[in-house]
Amino acid sequence: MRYSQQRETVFQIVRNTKVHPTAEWVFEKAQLTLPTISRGTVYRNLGQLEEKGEIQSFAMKGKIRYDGNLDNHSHFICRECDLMIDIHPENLRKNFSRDLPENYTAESMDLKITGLCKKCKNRKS
Amino acid sequence: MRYSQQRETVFQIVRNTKVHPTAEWVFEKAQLTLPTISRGTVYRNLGQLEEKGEIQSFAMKGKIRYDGNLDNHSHFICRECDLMIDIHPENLRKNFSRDLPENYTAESMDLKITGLCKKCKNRKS
DNA sequence: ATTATAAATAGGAGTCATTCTTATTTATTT
DNA sequence: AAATAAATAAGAATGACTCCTATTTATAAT
Repeated sequence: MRYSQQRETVFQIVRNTKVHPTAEWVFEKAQLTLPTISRGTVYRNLGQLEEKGEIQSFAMKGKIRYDGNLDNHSHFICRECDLMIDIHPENLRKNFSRDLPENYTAESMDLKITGLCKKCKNRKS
Repeated sequence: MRYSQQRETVFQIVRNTKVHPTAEWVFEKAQLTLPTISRGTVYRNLGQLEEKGEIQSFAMKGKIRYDGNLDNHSHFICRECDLMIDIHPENLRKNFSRDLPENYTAESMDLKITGLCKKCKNRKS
């Protein structure tokens, strides 16, 4: 993979924010330093960076969110304003609500486990 | 809310499958009994049924998935074929992988907690 | 039972996030 | 400095979903 200023910019933007941004948010930030950058470039580079394992992504309310924090962690999401904050795994082992920051209320939770099912595992061997 | 054959059909389809279907899947099933049903009707009724609390939904890989099982439960998702199976909460309290069905491998997990953040909670009172 | 009504529908246009296409630019190699 | 292949900019295409409107239909009122 060849160096490009665009990819480096996109990477730094995702690495240096805690907002779990959408592609559009990254695009707008990138335009501040590279006024002619295009959406396609942002989308392509976000995809490539994820493939290389340098950033992570997940879906929320029909949009993809990116995350430059590669440590294993989960998220608290406010259902009104979409604020997301990181929850560190050691806290999850204890009571859920008790370990959210002061004054955050957990109303529902869903653990998403990803891996391989029996059929796909056998297909591999 | 007035009765309609379309809404009843959509509801029965979601209730009687374990595949965690997309709206398109429900639309195709519905067409088998109601050939002139439109996508808009399926989307609208899925939304209304969710609002009434008769079905649930969540996002996966940029698509909304519906679930007729209202019991609190989580999901195992195969990253290759998108197979989803229900994981019952009593099993989650124990070791994660040990309580997946025989031969399913958990590679990563993300707990999504939804609720209210401090700011939105204060805005309410 | 007929009529009046408002809710629900079918069909299709519109929207928005994302992907794809192509001519051009640019990092790297020769 | 020229050759190359990767990356880009710009915008068209796609696909999931939402919105619009004329028509149909479940239910209420007569």
